[in-house]
Order: sequence, then C-alpha cells, then structure tokens
Amino acid sequence: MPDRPKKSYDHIYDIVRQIPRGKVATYGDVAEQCGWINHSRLVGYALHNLPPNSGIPWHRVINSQGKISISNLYGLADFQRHLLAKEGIAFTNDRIDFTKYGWIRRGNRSTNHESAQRSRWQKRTSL
DNA sequence: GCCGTGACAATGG
DNA sequence: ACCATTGCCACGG
Repeated sequence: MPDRPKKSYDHIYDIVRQIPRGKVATYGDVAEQCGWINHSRLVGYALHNLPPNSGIPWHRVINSQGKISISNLYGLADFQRHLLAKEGIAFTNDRIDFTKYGWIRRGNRSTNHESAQRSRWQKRTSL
C-alpha cells in the first residue's frame, strides 16, 4: 500500500530533510511546518529516536536561542557544531544568527531580547 | 490504557 | 547571562 500509517515522526523527518544546506531551523519552526504549533518537544523527541544513518540533516535543527540544545555526552554537541561549521554556519557569541542562516525565521526574534522584555513589562503593568 | 520521558519554548527571578 | 518552572503531547514500556 502506497500510503500507510505514516507515523507522525515521518512527517517531521520530511520537513527536516527540506532544510537547505547552509540554513538552520528551530525545533519550533519544524513543528510549525508539520502543522503543529507549540509542539517543539515532539520534534526533539523524534530526532532523538532518529536512526544513525538516516541521512536526515538533524544538525540543522537548533533551539530558539540559536544554540545547540543537546548535551555533549558522547561529544554529540561538538559533532553538531562541526557539521554546521562545515556548511559555513558560524557561531557569533556562541549562537547562530538567524538573520543570516535562518531557514524560515527572518530575524526579529533572535538576540532581540528587547521585545521579550517589553512583553514582560506589558504583562506586569496590565495585571 | 495510564505514566514517565524528552535534542523545546516562554516566562520569572 | 543562568537556573527553575510550567505547558505542550506523541511514543514506548
């Protein structure tokens, strides 16, 4: 049968496969592309279960802070950094600049902690 | 079929 | 900038 019970994770893998070389996306972005909003954890879980030789560019997925989120046990984080560097993606102050390398996200959110502070302020004053 | 897990994200301190 | 807490929910045991 052509279409089968595609596990939900397969959908995630399809999205990740579409991230072009030299670009990065956040877990949240991938989730959104899958039609899930606010389900970024599932993306992380899916990638966690990823088989070793899947050919899926898992290293192009990072967290919203522009950093590598996985632990460096087994040197996995270092490995990811290496793969990214190989594609020309550089870290600036220990983070990836979404304005340069973001696949979907264009740039307002990263390093722009002002908006985060503003919304926090608005919340406080309105409460 | 319930429960713990998790490579996240947003908020608070 | 860093740490803790909370919300989110599919998957496996």
